[in-house]
Amino acid sequence: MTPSSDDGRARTRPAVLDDVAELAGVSAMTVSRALNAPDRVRPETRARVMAAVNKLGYRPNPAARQLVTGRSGVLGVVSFDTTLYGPASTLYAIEQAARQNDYVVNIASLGALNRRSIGEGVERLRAQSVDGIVIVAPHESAADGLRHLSPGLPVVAVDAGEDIPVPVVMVDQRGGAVRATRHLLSLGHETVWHLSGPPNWIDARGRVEGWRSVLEAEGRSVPEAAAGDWSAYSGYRLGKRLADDPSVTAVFVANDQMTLGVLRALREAGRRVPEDVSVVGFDDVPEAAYFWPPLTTVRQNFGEVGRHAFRLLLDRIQGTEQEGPRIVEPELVVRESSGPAPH
Amino acid sequence: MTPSSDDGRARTRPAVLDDVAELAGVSAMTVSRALNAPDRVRPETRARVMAAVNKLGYRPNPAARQLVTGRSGVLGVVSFDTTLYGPASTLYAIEQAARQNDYVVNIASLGALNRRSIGEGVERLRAQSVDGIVIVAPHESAADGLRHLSPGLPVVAVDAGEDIPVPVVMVDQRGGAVRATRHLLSLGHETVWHLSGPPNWIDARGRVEGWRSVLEAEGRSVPEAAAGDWSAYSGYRLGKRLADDPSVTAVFVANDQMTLGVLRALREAGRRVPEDVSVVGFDDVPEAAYFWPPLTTVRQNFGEVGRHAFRLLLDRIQGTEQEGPRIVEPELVVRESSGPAPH
DNA sequence: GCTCTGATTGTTAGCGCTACCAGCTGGGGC
DNA sequence: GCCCCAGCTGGTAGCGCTAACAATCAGAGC
Repeated sequence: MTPSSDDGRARTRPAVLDDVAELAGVSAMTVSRALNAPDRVRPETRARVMAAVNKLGYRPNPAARQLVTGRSGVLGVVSFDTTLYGPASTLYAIEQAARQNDYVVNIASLGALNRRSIGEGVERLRAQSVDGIVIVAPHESAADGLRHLSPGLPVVAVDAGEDIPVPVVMVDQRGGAVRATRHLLSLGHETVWHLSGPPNWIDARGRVEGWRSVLEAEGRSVPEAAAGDWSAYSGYRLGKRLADDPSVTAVFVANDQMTLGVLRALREAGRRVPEDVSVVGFDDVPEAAYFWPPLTTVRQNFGEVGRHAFRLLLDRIQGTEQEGPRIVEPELVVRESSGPAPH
Repeated sequence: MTPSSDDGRARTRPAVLDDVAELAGVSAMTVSRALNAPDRVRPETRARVMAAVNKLGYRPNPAARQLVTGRSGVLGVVSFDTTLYGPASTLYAIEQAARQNDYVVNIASLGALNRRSIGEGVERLRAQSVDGIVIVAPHESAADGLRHLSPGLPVVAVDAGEDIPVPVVMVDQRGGAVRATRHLLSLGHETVWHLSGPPNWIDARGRVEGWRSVLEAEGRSVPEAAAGDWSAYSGYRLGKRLADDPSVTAVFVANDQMTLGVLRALREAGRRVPEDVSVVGFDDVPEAAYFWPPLTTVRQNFGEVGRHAFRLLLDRIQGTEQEGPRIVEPELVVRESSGPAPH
């Protein structure tokens, strides 16, 4: 090792362990220990090492460390469209939790959602040798994709349904939909229409099921549910159809964006909310309280989902056992878009 | 690591280069070349190597590669609150561009925004030896933070103002604000009120400047601009004050979320949009077209910003020269929330 | 005084890969 | 026929770090 003429302004190569060892007058191994297992080094020695570390601006080389330990300290998140509020919030929470546990997060967002793309996302992260992966893709293709995972890599999934070979964190979509639907029935509506998300999305399905189950249990007629694509545009398009049907007095919509479109369609048709039609959304995006009227909706706690997912993954990585899926309960937030049935 | 006898019975350690070399009957070096510089290996040899690679399911170990090449193939993105539409979209675009160039993206989202947090974000990524960093934090603290960057690591910034020691991609906030303000004046409004973003945000400042410059150039009175925090709630709160002032006929709001709050405040005060008051937002979030009324706003092309940022960073990493800041022009999207001045 | 123990530090040997240089082959030019 | 050159392949030497064991030393116990 040529000694680096370090702190002077001659900008040489970054310091390595041996440089620190030399400056501190100890062996490289002692430096390594001082950094990774401080209590196995005499305090004075440690102090000398630390001084040298600071003086040289030494940073451990993660590649070298990983090469020998086999761990990278990196988690991967495979997610569909992190532009959407839900995935973005989940990702954010995962990242925060990861940081607090000295992990960093590598992200693979998916343009399309199908078995291939999920596999590719996983492979891409795996090729970077992440220590584990969270899959945020509540889509039926995820189930397929997950079945073909190469083994040996800890993986957990968010909202991926139940017949999945990996641990999952789930929002109780069904329960949320049940609450929304019951709320509307309790206001005196004969029945509740539903605009769903894309049918191959797991969470969209759960909401349909919850909605339907309540209507059936109460012996109400079950209108046909039309499917949108989560966008405000699709809500607007489908909402126009509902607006033309005077028998519609209560609508449960699969997410808040679509609901925004529905509200506009109803307004354009001259139907007042909530006087003529009650509307309930899903998600509780931050803007929902400022819709017109302020939106009654079902709040998903994405932060909790993300934290659970991280914890579950950490358990898997560390071999700690975990017990079944973790369920996060959504919560009905009543605002002004729902009201008593007309007449 | 001892080979893990985990699940299946023949579960051995993952294949390494030597395994492939042995199976293909060549040296490790040739395998490495077949993978990294295919045209320096005879086609038949390459085919044999590839067959062995597939048979063994070999994946290069990135840590080992990085250790010797010094490159990691990982980019870092430091961003404030990736839950917001702008940062999320920018991040998404960066990630897409990175993927197409065989980079993966490591993310450090910031809870708070100050010099310390930005420095920490950068350090965290640097500790993972990313090859370069994009900073998405259009906040004055970023400027401070960037001045204290340890040198030697390629960094580019998004919307970070101009007195910054790193290359930047900027949206022409000023230009966007100018267009919005001119649009309102051209509809016959006497002057234009403004609700700004937080004053220590670079982009909020640019919008204020653009707005003010037009009013001054046209000799109009310049009302005081009140500052919000980007949230719909702050827009609502500030909007209530404006709604009480009958002389207000045109408002330019710093982003679409705040605008949503403003629209609600105006409606609650009985002021019609656009008949009594014209409103223009900023960003063009996907929902803006479904606000009530559909929002006239200034579209920022976040995708382009992200792609530019990636390209700029790649240039820096590869030592290619780059020429000054890259400017992305926002575009006025006229919908129905703006109209002729009353009377 | 001498052995034994535990605390502390050092030595050795790689982790899996690629840069660098050397060696080998066969065909063209003399 | 011999040399040279290009095209391909192989050997060697680390990159920076830590696991595993070895060595050292002071003090406790006899």
